[in-house]
Amino acid sequence: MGANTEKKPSRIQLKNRKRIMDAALDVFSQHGYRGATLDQIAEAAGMSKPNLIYYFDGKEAIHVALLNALMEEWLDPLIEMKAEGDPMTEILGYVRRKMEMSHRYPRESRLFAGEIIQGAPRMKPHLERRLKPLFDEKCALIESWMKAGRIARMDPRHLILTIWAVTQHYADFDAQLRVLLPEGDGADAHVETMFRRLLTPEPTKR
Amino acid sequence: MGANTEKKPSRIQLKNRKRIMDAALDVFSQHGYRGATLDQIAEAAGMSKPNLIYYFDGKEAIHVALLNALMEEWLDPLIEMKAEGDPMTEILGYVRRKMEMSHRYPRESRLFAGEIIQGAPRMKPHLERRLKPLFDEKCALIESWMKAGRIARMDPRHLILTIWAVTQHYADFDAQLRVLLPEGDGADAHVETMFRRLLTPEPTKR
DNA sequence: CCGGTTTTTTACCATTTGGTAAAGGCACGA
DNA sequence: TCGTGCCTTTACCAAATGGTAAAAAACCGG
Repeated sequence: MGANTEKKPSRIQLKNRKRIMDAALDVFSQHGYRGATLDQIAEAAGMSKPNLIYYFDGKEAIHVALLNALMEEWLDPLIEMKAEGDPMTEILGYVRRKMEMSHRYPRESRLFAGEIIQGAPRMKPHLERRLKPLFDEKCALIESWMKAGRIARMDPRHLILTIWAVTQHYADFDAQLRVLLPEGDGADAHVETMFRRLLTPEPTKR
Repeated sequence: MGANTEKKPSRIQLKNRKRIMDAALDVFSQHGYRGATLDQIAEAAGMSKPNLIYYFDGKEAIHVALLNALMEEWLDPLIEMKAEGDPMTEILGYVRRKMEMSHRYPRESRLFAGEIIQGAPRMKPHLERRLKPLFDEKCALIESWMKAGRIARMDPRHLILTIWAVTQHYADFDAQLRVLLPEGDGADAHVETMFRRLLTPEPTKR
């Protein structure tokens, strides 16, 4: 019997599934879905290939499991941006959390990037069902802040996209960064300053 | 004899190599290096697999040829940013050219992104030899503009990286965009406005 | 239209790949 | 101690993959 039927997963199952997913994250994030092989994943996980198949129904199932886990984690920082707080603080806080995530989970970031670049074949449903509603909700929130004059006016959708663009870039293009900025960086400070300037309302003319 | 010895390439050679590279661009940009297969490329190019090998020495040779061609094209917009012009105009012109490129050559953009995400295994030399010097040169130029007070002060390296981040994002994350912005966009206008605000020097306090 | 050269096709091949079958191991309660 | 249910390994397999050999076809200047 497979391991994916809905029974209580044993301790060892949990442990091994985690081990597999961690190994798979390495391999998929580095080579993409098609470029990754079960043998690579098996070796990275320190177990035999048929053993992988014992825990997951196949290559695609592993990938899907990764994407599912990823999406939940990925939305968190945006969910945390709350209407109650000070707009500038909330948005900059979101930016900071997103940057932190890029640093802490570069593999996840690359996995996501790879999937989207390839046209999101396995993730489009997630995007539509989970990301889109959240995106719309937070756009509305930002818009209300703008209408209240508490931050500079702009298209909130493109504001969020720009935040994603910058934070993704610093995670995914690490190889390029290491060539261009051998010293390390100052990226976080730059990004925060940039968005602060961008969001500061211009003083009303008089 | 292979086709890569340095003789005059015949008309038909030029034509077929172009055909192959175009097909390979499709496939590599969608599946990454490892995920792409010669059969796919051959079919996309409308010729047999051994015929590919007749024109290129193998899978890797095709990929390398693509990356070489890409890098030249890719640097153009940045090269065009000249010291003689008005700083704001020059930088915004660069941003516009880069955005235009993202729209016109999405496959190239994705190919590049994929290669960098995978650690730039085949492109690091290019980055070091061609991109890095140009990057440093243009950073110095921007810095001189900033020191002259003609645009706002910031780390020029991160300014350029931010421009890349945003322009790449709009090309590479198209699948996500189509979910979140079903209407199309306003991306170009937003990006221009954003960088204009960012670069406008604050009025000197008095 | 001929002879040599370039290009294309056909027939293969060794390796890799995702996946299966089935036999062992292993823990653990009765 | 023995079974019983979970886990792991060994031995495979068919298809796909990158690539080759060599014959056949197309091209082209004379």
